[in-house]
Amino acid sequence: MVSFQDVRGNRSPKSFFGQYDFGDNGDEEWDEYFHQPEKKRRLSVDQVHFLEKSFNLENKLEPERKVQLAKDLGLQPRQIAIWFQNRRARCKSKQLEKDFDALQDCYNSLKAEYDSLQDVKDKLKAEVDNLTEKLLLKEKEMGSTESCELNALSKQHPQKPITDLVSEGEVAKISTVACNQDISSAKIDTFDSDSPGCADGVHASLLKTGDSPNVFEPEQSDLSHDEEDDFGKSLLPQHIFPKLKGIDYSDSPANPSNFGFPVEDHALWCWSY
DNA sequence: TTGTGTTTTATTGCCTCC
DNA sequence: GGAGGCAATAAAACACAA
Repeated sequence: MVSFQDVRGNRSPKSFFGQYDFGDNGDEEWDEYFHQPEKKRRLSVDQVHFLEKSFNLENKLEPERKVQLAKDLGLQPRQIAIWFQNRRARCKSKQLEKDFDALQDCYNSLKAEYDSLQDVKDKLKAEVDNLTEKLLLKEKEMGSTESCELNALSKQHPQKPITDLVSEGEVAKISTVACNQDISSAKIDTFDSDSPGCADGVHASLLKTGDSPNVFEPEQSDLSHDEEDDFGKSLLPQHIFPKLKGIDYSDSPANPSNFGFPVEDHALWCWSY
């Protein structure tokens, strides 16, 4: 156990209250000081040091220890108990502050990461829109027979993926009359990036058709597969890309534009204290 | 000197445990 | 039911700028 002698040396008990000046007739003032009714008295620096040492050893106070401390410091056991109680409260609030700071740091870094991903998402979306627009323009210019046939076919068999239709050789059977139909409305629906089927819909399928010199050939696309990868990487901050690659979308709605974060998750950024 | 904000000591009321 | 702990709060003591 800590002995108050260690802290105060061989000073007189009056030195507990070293911050007070008791003047020449110290004894009287000392007496008066101790018998002030209802007056709060601050503990001396030495007393506080001693109590701090004791608190650091054990922040709970058994009755025997309380009495011993009271004797050593010349205080009431009740004062010792109160001091420990208040000290525990201070300790707790400091700890709360620390925890708060740690959580805030965590929040800030997550927020930064989220913002960065949002930025990447916006850039990718802009690129998709841009490419879609180019595609539609070229399509209109060339009026490709194949694309018209595929378009007509997909309207006749909306339940079948176009790749299936192509592989079944049904394209040849289609009347070219269908080409006169308005293609733009179907295409716009098809390429609407907000629609759930955006990622695996006709756009991707058409890119696979391949052997005719039409606008869907990969060579004429602005993005080859490799380029797509590089494009994605170049947009992503270095520290984020490995994480992004590891994201499992299996549990999230088929909306890659959110990178696996449900939209409601932004509520995470709204913790209140 | 004084007004104001912060820290420290002490009280009160409620809760839990034995 | 009493002892002790805790949260909330009061109030004295203290620090400090204007």
